[in-house]
Amino acid sequence: MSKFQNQVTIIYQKLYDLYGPQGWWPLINLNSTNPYKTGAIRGYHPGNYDLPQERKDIYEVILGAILTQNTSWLQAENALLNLNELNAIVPEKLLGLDDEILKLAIRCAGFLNQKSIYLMEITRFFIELDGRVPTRKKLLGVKGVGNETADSILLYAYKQAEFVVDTYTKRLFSHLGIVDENIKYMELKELFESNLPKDTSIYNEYHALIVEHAKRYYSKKPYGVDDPLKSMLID
DNA sequence: AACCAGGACGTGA
DNA sequence: TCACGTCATGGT
Repeated sequence: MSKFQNQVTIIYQKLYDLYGPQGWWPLINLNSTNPYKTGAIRGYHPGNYDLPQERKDIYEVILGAILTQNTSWLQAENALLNLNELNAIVPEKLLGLDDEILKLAIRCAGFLNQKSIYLMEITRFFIELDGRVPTRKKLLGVKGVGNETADSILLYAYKQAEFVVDTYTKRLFSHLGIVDENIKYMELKELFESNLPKDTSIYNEYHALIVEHAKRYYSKKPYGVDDPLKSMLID
C-alpha cells in the first residue's frame, strides 16, 4: 500500500467520522418521503445514493453544477429556486425563456452573462442526450463545462465513478504536504481514483466531505489553522 | 473594505 | 502548454 493510498483512506475515514454522510447533491424538490426537506439541510439526502432518479432532478443537478461555479452553493440554490418559480427546471421550458428573464433569475449566482449562455448550451446538450449518459469527453465539449463541472455532472447527476477535484481538494491536500501545490487537475483526479475503490458512493461522499472540511479550515488565510487532520499526519 | 465563493474561457507568450 | 486577465453578485 502506497503512502498516498494510506493517507487518502485515513483522511476519508476521519472526515466521515467528523461530519457523517453529506447527502449530496442537494435537490430543491425532494419527494415527500424524504425526511430532509426543511431547515439547514434542506435538499440534502444523507445516506441515499439513489438520487437523482427522475429526469427533472438529473437536469436540476446539471443546472446547479453550472450555477455554483466559483459561487457559494447558497447563491446557486437561490438561482435554482428562482428558476423553479418560473417552472424552468424543465429543459424545454428553460430554452424558451426570455434571455433577460433568465439572467434576472440567475443574477444572484453571479457571472449572469456567461452562465445564461452556459445554461442554454448544456440544456441543448441534455436534450440531445435523450436520457443517455454522456461521456466525459462530450461533456467537456460543451461551452461552460470544464473538468470539475464535467466530473460533478457525471458523479452527482449520473452516478458515474468520476472523482471530483476542486480548489479545496488541491488546497487541502497540498497544505497537508501530500501532493505538490502545482499538481494538475487530471493528475490529482487520477491519484484519487487509482488509490480508492472505484465506488460511486465513496467518490460522492469524499468530495462532499472535503468541501465541508475545507469550508471550515481552508477558506481564510492562513489556511489549516486548527485543522484536526494535521494531528494524524504524523507517520 | 478587501477577500472569497463547490470555475471556465480567451488571449498571448 | 501555461500564466494571466476577465467574468459579477453577495456574504463576511
